[in-house]
Amino acid sequence: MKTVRTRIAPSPTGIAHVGTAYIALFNYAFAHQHGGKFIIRIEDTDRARFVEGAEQVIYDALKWLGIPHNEGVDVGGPYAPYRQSERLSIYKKYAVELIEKGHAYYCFCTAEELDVMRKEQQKQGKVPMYDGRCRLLDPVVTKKRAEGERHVVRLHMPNEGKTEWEDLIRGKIEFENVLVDDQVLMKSDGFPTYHLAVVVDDHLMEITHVLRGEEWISSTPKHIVLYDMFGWKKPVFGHMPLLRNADHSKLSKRKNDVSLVSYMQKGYVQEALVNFLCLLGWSHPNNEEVFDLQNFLKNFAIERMQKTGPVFDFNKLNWMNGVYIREKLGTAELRGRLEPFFPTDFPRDKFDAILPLIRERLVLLSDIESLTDFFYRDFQLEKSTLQSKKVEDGVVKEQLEKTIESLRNTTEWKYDIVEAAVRVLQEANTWNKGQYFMLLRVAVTGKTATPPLFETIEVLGKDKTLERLTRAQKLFSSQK
RNA sequence: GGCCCCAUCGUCUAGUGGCCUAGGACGUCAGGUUUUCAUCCUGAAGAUCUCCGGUUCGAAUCCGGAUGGGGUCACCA
Repeated sequence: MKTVRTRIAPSPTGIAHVGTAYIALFNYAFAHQHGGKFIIRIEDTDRARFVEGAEQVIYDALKWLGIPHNEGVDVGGPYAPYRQSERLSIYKKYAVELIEKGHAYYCFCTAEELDVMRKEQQKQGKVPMYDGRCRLLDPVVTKKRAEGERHVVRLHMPNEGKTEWEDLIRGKIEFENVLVDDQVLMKSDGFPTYHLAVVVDDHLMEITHVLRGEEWISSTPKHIVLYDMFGWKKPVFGHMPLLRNADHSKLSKRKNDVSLVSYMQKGYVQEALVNFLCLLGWSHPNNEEVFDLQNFLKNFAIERMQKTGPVFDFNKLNWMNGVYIREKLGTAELRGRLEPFFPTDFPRDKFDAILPLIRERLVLLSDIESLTDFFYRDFQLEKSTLQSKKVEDGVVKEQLEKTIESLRNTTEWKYDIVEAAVRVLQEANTWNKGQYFMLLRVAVTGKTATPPLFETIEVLGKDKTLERLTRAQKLFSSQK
């Protein structure tokens, strides 16, 4: 039995896409489950879309997510190089082999010619497809021409018969060969297209299972035909469902945030994101919703893979993130995750006191600032935000004055002592509890939604609390 | 449009012929706890299992068709 080897083949054309992480996760799980290897191969054959640095971002993102690979440009491996731009001579050799066997041919059509051809086909209501005009050229002549003339190499697709395969996820899929285009295999710049490179590399790197997105189904016949032309053993193909936007179209950056870096920057916990991804198209056999990567690895079975493309639901992701923040991460770990999100003026020495007050309120790690800023930052206070429809300004003024006086006399600054003092006042004066407490809350924090009032006051400290209450009180002392 | 894939609550899904008058989770709504928000607890609404035929004693589950959605039709991956 051959060692199972899976791979992802991202192209460094910009951002590290959440879809890449999704496919990587399942490739990793599949390999892991079979005691195999998971490889990352960089498909950088498109010079026009190449983005400097994009490759590193992909490694960093997968590392952040905790999805490790056994072989790749960064970690090396026995099948190097793992970057297609460094394998050009290999593709060229195989392209020549194909031409010599009559399975591929030189094509000298220009972009303009092809454009005219396609427009004509469309006008006639036909499917745009290469008409094979260069296929008719004399091979001896074309070989000569190819030495000096700009050209591509095209696959000579059989024009009869069917190509079929047993898809690991979808079962039998078949295509009529006549409907499959004579795909360009080598571009005029000497780089291979994906279709040639993927087949050559998957074979050379002994990939046994190709788990990729559903978008590749229609080009799979080309790949299979190539394997047969080379006389190579085919890997097992499995086409994963495609992640979708809310409108069910393929997940795109136009309609959604798809950048892993941006998830990191927004304050998503990597374990939560991975957990959420696991649940798209796959379900835990024990009906578990919240589980870690190890649990997933142990319970993963491709048979439980669903065929329908799942909508990427941010509501559920956010919920999941909250679960990890409040229940799954240890305190020390959480602090580490929060660290990058601390504003520069955040009082680190007060962290242990503040965290319990806001932990269950954090949805994103980045919420830390808006949830805690009043502890260490002063704010504008308007008189109107302290007023109440139910209570006269004079009463509000009295409430603040008496509270200040009472709290000034406290000997120990503990939340329960502050609370006792405030409650005594409230009861003695029969003030409306909701109004009175809200008044203090806003005066002290500037917000109507905050952690529990007295704990907040304790952490804030006596001086700061009295200062803010006094400031509020002054708003009611002046005439206007 | 051709070809291909798919089809259970708004969303993620359980379900592989009878245990389904379809279960769970997110979201939503209501109530409880409570000084606010959040957490937590309880409950509710929400799917004629896309539709129509067929097979069967019996179908969400099997078959066929229709419809709908998606993908793909580049010298991009």
